[in-house]
Amino acid sequence: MKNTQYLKIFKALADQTRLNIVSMLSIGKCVPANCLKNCRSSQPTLSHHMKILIASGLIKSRKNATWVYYSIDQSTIKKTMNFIDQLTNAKTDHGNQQITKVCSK
Amino acid sequence: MKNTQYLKIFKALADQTRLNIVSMLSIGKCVPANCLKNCRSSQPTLSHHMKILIASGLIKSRKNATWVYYSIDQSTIKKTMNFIDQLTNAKTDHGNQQITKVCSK
DNA sequence: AATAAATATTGACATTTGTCGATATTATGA
DNA sequence: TCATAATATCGACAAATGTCAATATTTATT
Repeated sequence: MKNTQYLKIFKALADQTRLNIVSMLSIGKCVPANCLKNCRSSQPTLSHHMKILIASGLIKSRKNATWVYYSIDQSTIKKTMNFIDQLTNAKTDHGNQQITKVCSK
Repeated sequence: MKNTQYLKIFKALADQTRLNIVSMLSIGKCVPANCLKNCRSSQPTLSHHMKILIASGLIKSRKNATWVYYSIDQSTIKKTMNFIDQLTNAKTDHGNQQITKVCSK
């Protein structure tokens, strides 16, 4: 997975409303009756957020009649975890080397 | 760790420049001589990004003389991974329950 | 075909965010 | 103490983003 895709994923998670949506999807609480009530967003806004989440690959959609069903894409979640994990592993490999100075012009 | 802190973390990672900085910190390539050259940002911009990364808890700073040394905070990385991991675990626990409909007003 | 329901798209707007130049602050060394 | 180097802060600005009302699209039902 390319670096730009991980950027999309983090951007997708960098919004309180979308974080709520993903969280609700993960525990199955975003059922039809209370989804909008929980999200406290208008229908167009919610649709917009779903589009971003799908473009990131974090969630999948399935259409049935006039309804769209969403679910978390586990493979993307795992890839994202591995990506973050590298930041930890790399550190231990380099000991003190990772310490860095920010220098001016 | 509170939900708002994870939002800060994802916001911190939702920028290409900051993602580069974290990546450089992880492999120890952000050494004094080439840090700014790699970042391709002005000194005030870099300082601004560092402030955001520190506020998120992803990196720590240590001051020595006029220099500031940065390093990745492994505990935050691990907590973030666990947070994301919950999104996977929760799904398997609920079977098909997590499937969700987005309903209009 | 006509209506109704769920979702998507468009256009507009306000807020947030990334960026830089100029300047301030902090700490070192002559 | 004065000059210098590293970093931080300020003010301004453009671009990106979240939001909604209005409208369009899609699909099922009568």
